[in-house]
Amino acid sequence: MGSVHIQSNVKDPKKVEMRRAQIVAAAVKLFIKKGFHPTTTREIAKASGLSTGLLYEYVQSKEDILFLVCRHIHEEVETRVEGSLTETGQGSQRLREAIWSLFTAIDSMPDEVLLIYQESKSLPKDFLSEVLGKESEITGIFETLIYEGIADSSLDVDENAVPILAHQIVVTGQMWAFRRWALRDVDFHTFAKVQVDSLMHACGNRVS
Amino acid sequence: MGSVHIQSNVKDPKKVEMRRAQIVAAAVKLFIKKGFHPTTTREIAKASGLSTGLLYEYVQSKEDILFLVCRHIHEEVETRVEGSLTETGQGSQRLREAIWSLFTAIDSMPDEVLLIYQESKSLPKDFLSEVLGKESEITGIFETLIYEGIADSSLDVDENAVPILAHQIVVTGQMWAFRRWALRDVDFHTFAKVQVDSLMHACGNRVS
Amino acid sequence: MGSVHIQSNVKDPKKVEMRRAQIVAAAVKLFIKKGFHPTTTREIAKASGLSTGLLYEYVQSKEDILFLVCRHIHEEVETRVEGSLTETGQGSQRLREAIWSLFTAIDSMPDEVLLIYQESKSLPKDFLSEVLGKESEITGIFETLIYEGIADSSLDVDENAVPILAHQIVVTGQMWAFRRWALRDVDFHTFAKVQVDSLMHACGNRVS
Amino acid sequence: MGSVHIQSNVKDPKKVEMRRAQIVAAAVKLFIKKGFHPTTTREIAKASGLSTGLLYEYVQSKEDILFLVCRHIHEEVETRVEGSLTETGQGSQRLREAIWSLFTAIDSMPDEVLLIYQESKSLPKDFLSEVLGKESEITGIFETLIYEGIADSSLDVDENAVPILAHQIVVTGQMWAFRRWALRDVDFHTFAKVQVDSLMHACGNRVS
DNA sequence: CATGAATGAGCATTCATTCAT
DNA sequence: AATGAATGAATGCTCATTCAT
Repeated sequence: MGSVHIQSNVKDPKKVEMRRAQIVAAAVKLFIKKGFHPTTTREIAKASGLSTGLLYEYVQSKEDILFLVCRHIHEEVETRVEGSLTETGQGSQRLREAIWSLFTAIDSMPDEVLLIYQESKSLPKDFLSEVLGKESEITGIFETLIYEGIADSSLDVDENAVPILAHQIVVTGQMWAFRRWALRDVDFHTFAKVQVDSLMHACGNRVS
Repeated sequence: MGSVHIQSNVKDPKKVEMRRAQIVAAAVKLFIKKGFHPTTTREIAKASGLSTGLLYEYVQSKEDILFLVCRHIHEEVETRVEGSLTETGQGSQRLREAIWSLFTAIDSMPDEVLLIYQESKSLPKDFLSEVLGKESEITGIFETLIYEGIADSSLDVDENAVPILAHQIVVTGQMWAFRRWALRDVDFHTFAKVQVDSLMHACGNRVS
Repeated sequence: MGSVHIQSNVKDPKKVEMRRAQIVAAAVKLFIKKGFHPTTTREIAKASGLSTGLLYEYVQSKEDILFLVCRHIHEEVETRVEGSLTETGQGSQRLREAIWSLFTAIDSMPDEVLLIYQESKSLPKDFLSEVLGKESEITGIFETLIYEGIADSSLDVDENAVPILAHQIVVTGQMWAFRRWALRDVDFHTFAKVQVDSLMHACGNRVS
Repeated sequence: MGSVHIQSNVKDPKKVEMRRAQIVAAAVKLFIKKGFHPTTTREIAKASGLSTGLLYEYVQSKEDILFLVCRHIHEEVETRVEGSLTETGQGSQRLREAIWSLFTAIDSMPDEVLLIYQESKSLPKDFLSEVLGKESEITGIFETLIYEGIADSSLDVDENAVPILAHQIVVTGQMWAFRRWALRDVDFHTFAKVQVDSLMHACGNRVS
């Protein structure tokens, strides 16, 4: 977890953070618009307000940038979901709220979610592992919540199905991003309601 | 639908079909392994057993190849699902069987399914539309089945939810392909059973 | 003179002549429109109504075609000028008529004349020599006429100036072809009259 | 006029000018020797002392180079002719001197003059217009001089004939370049004297 | 830290020519 | 004689990365 560190020639961590924020902001837009490979490092540098050379002071390769971008997106999603987690109440209710916050987060950044799906293949092995790790981490949040629901009897799921259901939750959210072209006529609230109910049902929540 | 035609300088349709089959077979492997952009046309030609020049007698550009590949994969999936469709029996039962055949098809070609997700962005507009159209077509099969189930009262779904559910079915199948890294410990049968039950349930099937 | 022979694999001279006529007709148009290098042999074959392979039965290379084209154009011009030559009358008058027929010929095929100027550089050495030889031959017609005019005292030119004047005549005619873009407002008759008078004057023709 | 600007990725205008001078110098030689199409950008880069990539920092395409070359040649000719223009004296005398300077200029760069004739066809439309515009500009110098000669009565030309004569002057000069193969035995001084006299005569100059 | 000119391997695509049928 | 599929070297151009300043 978090084992990958992107090297920078620049020593001042404040500066590194600031510059990388610029780089990521520019790269996200470009990768979304054109994809990773068709985007050139020159374009990223220009859109970041850096010179070509300076870009390489904060990053060692184009792949580094892709990794920073993926990490940034994941952190955004994770922060949002974790920020919505409540400590009290029934497991089923807390799960329902977490799913809603995941869906809401994805709805606010569908292109970014899609980006990770389409471009993470271009990451070097190490980076990919880390990105998938983060994906697992997010999925893990839901696994935990399901287990907690089982524990307090507000949910009823077969042990085997828990990981599958957790993934199902995450993928269902992502589906809103990568099927947007097909769901243009469906509004988010309808989609979310249908899916959350369905997912909760699948988790054995017979009440709410 | 099917409005896009890939031009070939070679007139004999038999030959075109045969050569393109070679090209697609080679390209699928390479695109899966390295991705579309990192794969060179030389590599495709070589792996197809064609010379660089000859490749371009059967195709006009690298994007053409990607389209041919996507179309081929989609046709494979569609053929399998449509081939499994039965004319008799309750709608719910027929839907269940169709979902199984979709899942089975995807299980036999997960890399190909993933490929479409990751690389269709690189298709020219026209081609992309056609690919998405095929995706809709496949989804449409399930929509139709759900409606038939509603008609014979073996299913019970709110009108609004039908398209969402159809997409949910397809995406759930695809999830088996693009979450394989996370579901390594789950065997296909378990996955399919859990998901099909869940999906059937979401379709209001209270019996089976 | 005429030392260059373009080989053909086909034996029947009638057929060779006929096919080459097709080839030349097609190539002239294409070379005029796109230039020699940008025109492909495939295009020439297609426009000639021959297959790619058959083209190479009547010609050994693309340069061969360019040579046939140049020769054809030159022959056209020469035939016209020689066809207008009269045997009787004063040298000055016969020169004047010959110039007119040259100008008229060029006016009817300006693109072809331009073609030779622009593309003969692409000819292999041997072919270029022959083409330039033909150009000299045409110029020679006018040299001869000037000499005859001097002989019968209808013209008066310094010996040194004769070759220069002959070239001047030919180039002045060609100028109508390759300065057409600038002489769009001048009509042919005006141009020809001004130039013929001027040239005759330069030849010491004080009368006509 | 001068509406075409060749873009460069390099910002420093000094550097651009210097590098382009290298590029033009190399390209002129190569285009003269082999023609535009047979010359490769690699050859130009190498002969310029630049890397392949760097060449494209100063130029956007091979056609750009051809344009730069044509413009450079035209500027050379124009500068020479304009530099020789005197403000005083009779129109006829000033015309005569201008013609001499044109002929002298062409005599010092016959290959370059030929190059424009043979290769300008390969220029994109915009560039071609500009090149022809410059050609008109040069011709215009002589038109003006003829008009001035008419005004001070040192020349006598019919109004209609003025543009034709101006073109005649320029083409006659160019003839020295593109008929060199035929005029090998004539020395420049003889050629120029004969032609200038003839041209002045055609301009109605009865004196000099 | 910062700049941006410089490098050169690499890529998609073309096309004159050949040759099996 | 005729066809047209096949070859593969060659070309214009790009772009991640480096490095002198």
